[in-house]
Amino acid sequence: MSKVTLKEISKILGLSTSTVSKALKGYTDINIETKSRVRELANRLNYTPNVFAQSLRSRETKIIGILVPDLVHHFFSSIINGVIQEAEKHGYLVIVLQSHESYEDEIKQLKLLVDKNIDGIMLSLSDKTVKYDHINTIINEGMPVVLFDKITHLIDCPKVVIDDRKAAFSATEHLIRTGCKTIAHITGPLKPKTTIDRYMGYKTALEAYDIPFDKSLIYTSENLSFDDGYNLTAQMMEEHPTIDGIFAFIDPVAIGVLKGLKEQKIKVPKQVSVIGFSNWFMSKTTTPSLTTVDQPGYEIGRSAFKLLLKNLNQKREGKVLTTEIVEIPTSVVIRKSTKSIPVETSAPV
Amino acid sequence: MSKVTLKEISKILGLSTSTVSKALKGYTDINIETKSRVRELANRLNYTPNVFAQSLRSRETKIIGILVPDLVHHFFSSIINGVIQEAEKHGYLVIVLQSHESYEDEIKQLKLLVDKNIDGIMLSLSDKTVKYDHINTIINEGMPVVLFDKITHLIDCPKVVIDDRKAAFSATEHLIRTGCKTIAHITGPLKPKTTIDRYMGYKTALEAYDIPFDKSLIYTSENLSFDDGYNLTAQMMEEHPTIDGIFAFIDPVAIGVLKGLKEQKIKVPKQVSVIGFSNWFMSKTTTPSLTTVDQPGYEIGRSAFKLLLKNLNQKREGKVLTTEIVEIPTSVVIRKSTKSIPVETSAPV
DNA sequence: AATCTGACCGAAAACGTTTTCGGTAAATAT
DNA sequence: ATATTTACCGAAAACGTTTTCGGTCAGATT
Repeated sequence: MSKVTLKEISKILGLSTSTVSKALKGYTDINIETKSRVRELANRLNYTPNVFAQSLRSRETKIIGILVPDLVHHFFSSIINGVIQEAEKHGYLVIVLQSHESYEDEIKQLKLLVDKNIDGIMLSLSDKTVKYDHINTIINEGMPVVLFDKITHLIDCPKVVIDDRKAAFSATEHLIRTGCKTIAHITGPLKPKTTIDRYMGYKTALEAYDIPFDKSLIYTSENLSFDDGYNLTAQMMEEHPTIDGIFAFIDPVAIGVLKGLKEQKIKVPKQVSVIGFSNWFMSKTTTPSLTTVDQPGYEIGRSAFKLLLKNLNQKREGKVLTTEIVEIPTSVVIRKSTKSIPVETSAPV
Repeated sequence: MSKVTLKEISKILGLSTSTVSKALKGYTDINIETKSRVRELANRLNYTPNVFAQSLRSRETKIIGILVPDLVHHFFSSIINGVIQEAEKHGYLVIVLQSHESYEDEIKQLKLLVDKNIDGIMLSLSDKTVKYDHINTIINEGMPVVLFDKITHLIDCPKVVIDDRKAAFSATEHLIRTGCKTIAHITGPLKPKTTIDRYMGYKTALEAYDIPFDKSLIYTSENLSFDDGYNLTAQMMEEHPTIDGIFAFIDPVAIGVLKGLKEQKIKVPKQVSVIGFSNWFMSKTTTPSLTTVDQPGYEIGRSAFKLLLKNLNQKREGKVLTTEIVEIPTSVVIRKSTKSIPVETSAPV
């Protein structure tokens, strides 16, 4: 029922608690025989140290916190999966919290974590966050923090990112190299930096292949939703009947486009190619299946924890914390919504 | 930098730590004026109690653990979302762990949680778990445990379930009432009880409507995957060309079927109706969108935490723990992969 | 015989909080 | 004047662990 303590073991064995403690921790100034006596009994009584007492002394919990905008997303749950698995390898448990894309919630949840005296925090910023005092304060108070995915360079700490711009470049490039000439881009609300980066990647790809940029080919989805993509399709095709490629900044929008095109009897990819972004689970189940950019959430999570762990150790040894930035490579997952790679195009600049 | 303690406050104010502690907690035997002096200073110094010290005394962490087979699933992440949100309302944080459908992992992760001295555990069993000693032991040692979704009645504790049988009955019934006569069922590996229940629900629905049960109409998907559904479709339609309704035990399989039927140029729902189970996110994005059974993960999570909280309180007051079972209602989400409800059928028995 | 090593163990303090049990002084009641 | 209450505060123990700093005793050295 109630847990065994060092004191109880020591009483039974006629030793002091210090001796018992040291025996269990393998101190060299304990007779090898007493050591085994202690260990044997501890084992038999199923002794596990009281973590509160340990933490009270060591000021460590072996618990870290992760705060994401929204857990119920394939991307974020993949990241958390990576974090949990990597953390477990090193004896850490993970508390999961959500900001629901709210600045106030982000502050609140962060405070909860700090007050719990956990060892470190991993954080993906909410879209609404434009001030970073709450985070810089925490860092200045000595809490190791790692930022991932939704980051800002106004916070000085380790970060894990994907290069959205580069990835969007590749996506657009894929469209170009499979023969698309008039490529529309559906972008999102301008706030998350990722959205802008994807937009920029699209733009630079056009430039690289000497395709003139036409601002009227840029459409905006406010809700990142399936419906947005669906609704925009008619408008796009009416305003620009020559469109033969569409790059949506996020998969659900692309899938909406797929449905919209189907309704208009426009063949994909024969007449119009569609490429998405994020490789949501469902994107391989559509008809045609969706070519998209894979963001390796699991790898991001693992890397983020590794960075945190590094700083956890640095802190314990009183050393200066790292602030390195790790970039996780993305890849274009080629499926059936784009044409198969053709002969040759003019090489990029 | 380093956190303020009661001792420091007491020193500044020329009081004892006990007085400071009591002042902050609103004890009545402290002068109202000293109270406000203490509170004012504590506020100004940003005092937050050291949770380790508190836990060491109170034996409470205000942390609970949740162990699911796999976090990266819409259903489970929805549940966790519900748990986290409900927990937060009551000042609890949530550690998330995964068993990856492995019995050994389940044991291991459970031990991690118990050793961390958290206040309670919420658990969805792995498919491989057939012995329950590891859980019963924990319960007997006084840890409040709540089971949800994948449960067993061999463990005596509160549980949150959906009635898979009833839900599958409704799904099959929907097919029947929209005019289907030859209804196939794709079931899964027999282990998780849910699968069997859905099978039974299918069967009883047929009986209720006087449709003969034909064992050859039962197909099995081993991997719960999109591909399984896709691959089974050809076989089903060849062996039973008269099939006009298919009830798959889980959405991805149903979506695979949708794709398989499309390839065979079979019209959905005109020739064959398809219904899934679980209301995965993508099921509303398919063409046609998938009629399915909604399992309210969020509600399951909330209810499970409420049950746990009840027992947390019971335990604190030394009372006997509840072992009630809460059933969360499901509903059929009618979309485009089944026909619209027709005139009349013979009423169920 | 006196001194010096090791080898082995324990006392005690510390981590920060909470709560019981008095204790003192002032105010009230006898 | 004495006795009793009330209001307010503090000492101390307890939660369980870790670690420093000695301390003892046997055996080895001078």
